[in-house]
Amino acid sequence: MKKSEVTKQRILDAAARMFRLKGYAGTSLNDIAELAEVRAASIYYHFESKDDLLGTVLDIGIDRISEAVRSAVDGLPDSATHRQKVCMAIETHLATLLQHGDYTAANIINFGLAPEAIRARHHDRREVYGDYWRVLLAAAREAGELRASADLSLVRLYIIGALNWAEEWYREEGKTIAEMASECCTIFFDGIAPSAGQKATSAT
Amino acid sequence: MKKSEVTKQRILDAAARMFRLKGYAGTSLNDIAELAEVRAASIYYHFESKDDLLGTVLDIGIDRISEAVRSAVDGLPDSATHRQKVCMAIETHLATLLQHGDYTAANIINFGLAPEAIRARHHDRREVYGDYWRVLLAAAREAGELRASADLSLVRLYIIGALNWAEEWYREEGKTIAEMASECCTIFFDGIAPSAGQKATSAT
Amino acid sequence: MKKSEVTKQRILDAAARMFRLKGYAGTSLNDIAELAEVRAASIYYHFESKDDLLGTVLDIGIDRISEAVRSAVDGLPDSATHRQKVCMAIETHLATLLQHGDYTAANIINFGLAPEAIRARHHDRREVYGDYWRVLLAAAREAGELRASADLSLVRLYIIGALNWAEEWYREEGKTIAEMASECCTIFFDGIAPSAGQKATSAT
Amino acid sequence: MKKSEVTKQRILDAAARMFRLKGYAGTSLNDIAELAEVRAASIYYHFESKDDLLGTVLDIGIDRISEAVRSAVDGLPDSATHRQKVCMAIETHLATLLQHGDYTAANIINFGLAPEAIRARHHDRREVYGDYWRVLLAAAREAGELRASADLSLVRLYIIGALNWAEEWYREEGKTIAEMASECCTIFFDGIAPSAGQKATSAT
DNA sequence: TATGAATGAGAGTTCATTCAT
DNA sequence: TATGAATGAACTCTCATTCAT
Repeated sequence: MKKSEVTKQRILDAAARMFRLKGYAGTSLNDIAELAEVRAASIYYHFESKDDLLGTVLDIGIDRISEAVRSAVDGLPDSATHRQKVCMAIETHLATLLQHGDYTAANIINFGLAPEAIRARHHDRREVYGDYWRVLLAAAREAGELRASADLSLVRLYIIGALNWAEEWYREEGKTIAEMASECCTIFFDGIAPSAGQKATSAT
Repeated sequence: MKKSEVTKQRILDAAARMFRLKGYAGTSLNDIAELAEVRAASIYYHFESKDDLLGTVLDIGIDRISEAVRSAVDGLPDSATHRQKVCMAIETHLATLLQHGDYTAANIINFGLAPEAIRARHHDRREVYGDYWRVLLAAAREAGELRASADLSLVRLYIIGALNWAEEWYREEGKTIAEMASECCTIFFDGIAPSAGQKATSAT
Repeated sequence: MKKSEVTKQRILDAAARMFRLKGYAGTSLNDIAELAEVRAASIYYHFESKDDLLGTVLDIGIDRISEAVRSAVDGLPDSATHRQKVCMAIETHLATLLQHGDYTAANIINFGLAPEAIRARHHDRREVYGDYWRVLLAAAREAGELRASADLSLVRLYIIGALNWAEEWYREEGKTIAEMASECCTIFFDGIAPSAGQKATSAT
Repeated sequence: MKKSEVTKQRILDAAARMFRLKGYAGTSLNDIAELAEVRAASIYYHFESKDDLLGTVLDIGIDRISEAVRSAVDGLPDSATHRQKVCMAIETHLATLLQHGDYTAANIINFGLAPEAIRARHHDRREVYGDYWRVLLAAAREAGELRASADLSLVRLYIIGALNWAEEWYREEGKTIAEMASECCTIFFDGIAPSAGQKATSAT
């Protein structure tokens, strides 16, 4: 029973990686089997179908990032500001996506093109993660740490979009993930326009 | 000769739409042929291969958004500020992507998973569009309209990411594209933190 | 009308060469069209079908070798022996096949695998050439220049086979065609066993 | 494991027969599948490609005739003359080709037109069989059983050609293979010219 | 006289899936 | 628990052929 679990895990890991690298439609069960060092037929002992595999990978992808973000934010001291919380969420989302994040990356890449049945099955989990961000941002606004006029839905979607896109361009040689996350926070919270102080200075 | 061009265009349009909806690997030539109202074999009279079709769609996708953004920005009066220029670029990018934007959307969705040969062929065009944004932002900073400390590469990538992600969530029922673009500008330029004035007020 | 003939000839030449190089089934009309510098559709102005092309090439192949052999033998002086005639036939058959012999070579290579309809249409011409050899050999025997016990049918088939196989192995670097033909005559007429004289000598 | 081998053999036999009858390019995998009583897709469980199938058939074709000839010659008593050995080789080559010789016949028919990759892969095996004949003839000459002046390369090629061509014309109704082989030996060793004795006689 | 445009049929090949073992 | 063997369906692509021009 233990052995079975190990094999299943290997197949799942292989699937996540291949789905990330070549996309769902572009990945064959043989690709996965090869990487997992089993025969393609064996996959059917552990999973019902290729769709099922995708569904499972997508679920894990969201669960993983969701839990990571949640526990990172929860780990902050009570004295943390809401901005600190949001920034921690940003950093953790980014880190989870870019480091050993086959499941999460596979999720982001493949959700949009997944077969309808899989999307439906997976939809709720996605909502839950979205809700977590909604609450996070709403609390920040309530505490006066966010501009009252901000459309929180758009804020959330733009932040998530900015972060998810990193999967497309991130290369390890440049800035660290922490630096990129920090810069992201500054941009989203303070904007890229010169600050009042700066403006004054440069105007002088 | 005119007839041929019309058919070729129909095939290309169909390919762009299908690649957007189902992804490159998930789209069969029959899907495209059906939508274009030709037989699958006829596609080969106009294109060398499915790969060739993808390459052409990707190229057009970038060309289209690139030209749209460029001419929109160029259309601004000389008196326009750099912020207005960037905001115009944001709005046009978003509008091109979300309205009749099969080519552009197909580009965004499929570039990451495209066969290596096609990516290579397409790479330069992408760079050119990226360069346009680089120049746009650099000019803004030089004019003192952007915080000197901002990492322009990251700013660019976060903005583009935020916009491209809209393809995933945009539904026509909500805010207009112009409103979404305007909000995006405000967020990126002024940030979501309460402004000095607001802060003072709420602090009082 | 002259121009048409020229084009038709170009197509035919191209067909003969391609059928020789890649075989009938392995040659596409496009291969032929390309070599003939026309479009594939144009072939149908001059020929009814690919089969028709093959039939024509096969016919010409036999006609060409048949006429060449015939006129070479006829060109011999009246004083020529039958052995000289057969040898001339051998040399001419070999030369026709190996030099600019696309039609003849195409014939040899493709007759065996040609569609039944084409074989039937072509069959008689082949027989005529075979008959020429039959007569040639029969006359030789009648004149006492061939062993009476020889099975002329087998002799003919073995000679033709030996010569036709040259298409498979002949390379220009080695012996000349004339030398190869001469050796062939010696082998078939005198055999490879040591002659009486030689034998005697070596026995001594 | 046994079952697989049986199926593979059936596919191979079917391929050899079809390649012999219709040539490589003229044979479809469906033709082979039908004859082998499997589905076309199943062929790919046992072989990598149609090319692979051809390569295997060609290899077997040479191996089969090579082994047959070798063991037939080796089976002769020590007292056998070289002429007897060569004649045994001739008879065995002919018999292998004409009786149940799908593999060997397929080899002869298709080698010349096979895809370059397959020819390259197969080339060495062919050489080995050619070498066997080279040695056989060289030994005969050394022993004084062959005219010293004979070009052994040409002798070999003419003999092989004469025999291989039999595939094109042989019909079961005529002479037996043994008779045909015997006649072939006589022709090649003693020639078709009247012998000295005969000549004298007939001249009288 | 020749071809641009299109296509039906069929090619080789891949792939998700099944099932007996 | 895993796989060898097989296959139906579908895929990309090629090809001989047609027909209006």
